[in-house]
Amino acid sequence: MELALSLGDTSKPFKFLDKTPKLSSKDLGFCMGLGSGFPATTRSQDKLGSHESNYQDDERRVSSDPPLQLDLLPFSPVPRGHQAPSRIRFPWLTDNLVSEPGSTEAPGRRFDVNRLSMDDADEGAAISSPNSAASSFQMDFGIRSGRDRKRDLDAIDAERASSRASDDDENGLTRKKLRLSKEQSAFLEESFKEHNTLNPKQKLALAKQLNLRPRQVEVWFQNRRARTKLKQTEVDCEYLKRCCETLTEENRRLQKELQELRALKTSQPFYMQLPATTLTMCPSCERVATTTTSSSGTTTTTTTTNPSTTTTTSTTSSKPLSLPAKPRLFPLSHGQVQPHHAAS
DNA sequence: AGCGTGTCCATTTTTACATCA
DNA sequence: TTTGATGTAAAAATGGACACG
Repeated sequence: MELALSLGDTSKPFKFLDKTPKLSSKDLGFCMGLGSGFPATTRSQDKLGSHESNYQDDERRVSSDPPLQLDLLPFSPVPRGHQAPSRIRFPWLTDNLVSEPGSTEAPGRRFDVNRLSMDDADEGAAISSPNSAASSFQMDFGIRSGRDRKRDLDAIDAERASSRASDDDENGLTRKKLRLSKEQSAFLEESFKEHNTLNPKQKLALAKQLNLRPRQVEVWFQNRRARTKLKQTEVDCEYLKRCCETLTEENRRLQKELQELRALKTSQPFYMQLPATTLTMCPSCERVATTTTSSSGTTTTTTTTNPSTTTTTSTTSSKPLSLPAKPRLFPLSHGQVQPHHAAS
C-alpha cells in the first residue's frame, strides 16, 4: 500500500518516494512529509518535507510559516468551519493502531523512532523539538520479523516513555537512539566494501538513499572503520603470537642442535675439522639443501632449486625459517589491495 | 598568521539487546 | 514465566589534531 500526504506546497509531491531505487515501494510502507516551520519541528522532519533539496540547506533553514495544524484521526474530524486542534496527532501512536503479533497489519508498517530523537546539536538543534512524537517520523521499510516487531513495540513504548519524560524536561535535550535496520546496515556495509571513507557527495547520496541523516552515515563509517581497525589489531596480535611461538620453537631446536654439534665435536675432534656436508632433496619442491657445518659451529645452508637456476644462502640456520603469513583484513585504506596471501 | 570549515581518530557515554540467575 | 542485574555491541557524542581555502 502506498500513501502519500502532501500539505502545503503541492508542486513537490513526495519526489523522494521515487528516489530510493534500492527500496521497493512494497517495503517502503508509509511515508509522510511535513514541510512546515512548526516551532516544535525537528530538522529531520523538515528534511522529510523537502527531501529533494540539499541537506545542508535544510539544516539551516528555519521557515517562517505559521504553525502547522494537523489532525489525521479519522474518528475526530474537524468540522467544516471549525478551527483545527492545536496539537498534531497521529493515530498510529495510539495503542489501537499498534499491531500485535498475529495481527493482519501489513509487514513493514513500522514506526521508525530513529528520527524521534533530538538531532545533533551541530545540525540545527536550535529548531528541534526532541521528544515530540509528531515532530519527526517515518514509516520504516523492510521485512519485519516477529522479533523485530517486538523490538518495534518496545521502541514505541520507549518512545512514549521518552515523550512523557520530555514533559518534565524543559530543554528536552534527551536523545533517542535505535539500531539501523538490517537493510540500512547491509547497504552501508556494501558501500564500506567499496570505499571505507566517504566524500561529502557520497555521504549525502547514501544518507538520501537510506533515509538517514548525513551525520548518521558519517558516524557509521567512523565506527565501522574503528571496528575494522580493532579486528585488524586482534588479527595482528594473533599473528605476532604465532610468530613468537614459531621463533621460540626455532630457538629451542637450534639450541638443541648446537648442543648436539658441540657434543659431536668433543667426541670426534679430528673428524669435525673438516666441514660436514649433508645433501637433502625435498620430494615436493625438488629443492636440494646442502648443509655445511664448520668446526666453529656455524651452520651454512645453501638451497638450490632444480634445475639449479636459483641459489639462496643463509648462514646460522640449517633450516629455512618460515613465519606465518601476515593476515590482512579488508579493507586497508583508499585503494589498497589486499595481499593475495591474506586469506591464509 | 589567523580564521572558518570539514574530516578523521581516539575515547567516552548512552542505548538497545541478550543472557542468566 | 517474569523480572532485575549484568555484559556487550552499536550508535552517538566529545575533544583534539590536521588539512585546506
